Amino acid sequence: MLKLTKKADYGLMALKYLAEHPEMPALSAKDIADAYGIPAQLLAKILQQLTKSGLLRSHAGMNGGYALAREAREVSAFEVILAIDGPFFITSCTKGKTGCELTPSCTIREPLARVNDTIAGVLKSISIQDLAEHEHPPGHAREASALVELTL
Amino acid sequence: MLKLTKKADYGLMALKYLAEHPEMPALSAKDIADAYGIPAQLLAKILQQLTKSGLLRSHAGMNGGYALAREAREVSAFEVILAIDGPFFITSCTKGKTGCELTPSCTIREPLARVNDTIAGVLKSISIQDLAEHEHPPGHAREASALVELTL
DNA sequence: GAATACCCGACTTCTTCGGTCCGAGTTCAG
DNA sequence: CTGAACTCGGACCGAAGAAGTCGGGTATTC
Repeated sequence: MLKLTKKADYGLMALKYLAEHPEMPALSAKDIADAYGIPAQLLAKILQQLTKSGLLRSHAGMNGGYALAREAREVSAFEVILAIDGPFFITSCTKGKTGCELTPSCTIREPLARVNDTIAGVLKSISIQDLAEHEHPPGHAREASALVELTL
Repeated sequence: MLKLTKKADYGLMALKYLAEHPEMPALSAKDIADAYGIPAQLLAKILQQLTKSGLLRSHAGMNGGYALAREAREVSAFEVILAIDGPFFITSCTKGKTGCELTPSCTIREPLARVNDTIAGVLKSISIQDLAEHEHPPGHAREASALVELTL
């Protein structure tokens, strides 16, 4: 449970890849898919979603492809996941238009909503660039540490 | 995405309900199911899992039912979710026995594993009792705040 | 021994994720 | 201008997992 979809995974990988190759004006879906061994067609769809969400810029035609619309530093993992999987909520019914159909039940929700916010905060604090700079052989932990507060 | 299953929801609700009624020596699955309007049979199965995991104690026969095996304060939301949905991981492949099958790809995983730990930490910091004490009309936020650190 | 309640595995249904296919529009090179 | 290379975007499908149901078995109390 509590896992993000492969699409989101792929999306993050793709953005990371783009961040690692800033010299390229554009990379095609196939390039990225091949680099990671993921189905090209699927990646294509994901990249399309990211484009529609404004995280990527696409360029059709030969030597076309995708490029980051913003600096890698300015794109958070949260945005990516949001663009691909839509708004996420820990709980099944969290304030959907219908609220919780279960009787006066959902007293659970309120505390969990805080947890939800916390997670969102963590994901917002992580940028694509952070993912790309994975070159820290376990030992000297990088200090981009983020402090997150949770108030029940 | 990133949502927990209804089973986990139900489990948390049930434990919360038990925590709110410490005077009762035992509550049947049906009692709890009726209180929240959730399918009794399903809840029963969930409670059984929780019993097997040692979070609840069951007692058969008339006036039997379930009771918390530990103090509500001593049971974390993390344990409940773990007991019901099994170990969760943000990423699809996080260190499964096979590791990540994708080429040398999973560079994403390492940073996300940290996120995973952070979330786990947050959930561990929340007890069933915290859920039961939901009586804080928005205004005077309770200060059971937990500080969680995330180091990329 | 009957009523109540837990125990537990099998089964059905339903949703959604992961993945594929294909047609259409766009851009660039020759 | 024509065609190759590429993106765009919707339709489609199979598999997996979640949600919920059913039925038989066992323990406990009255």
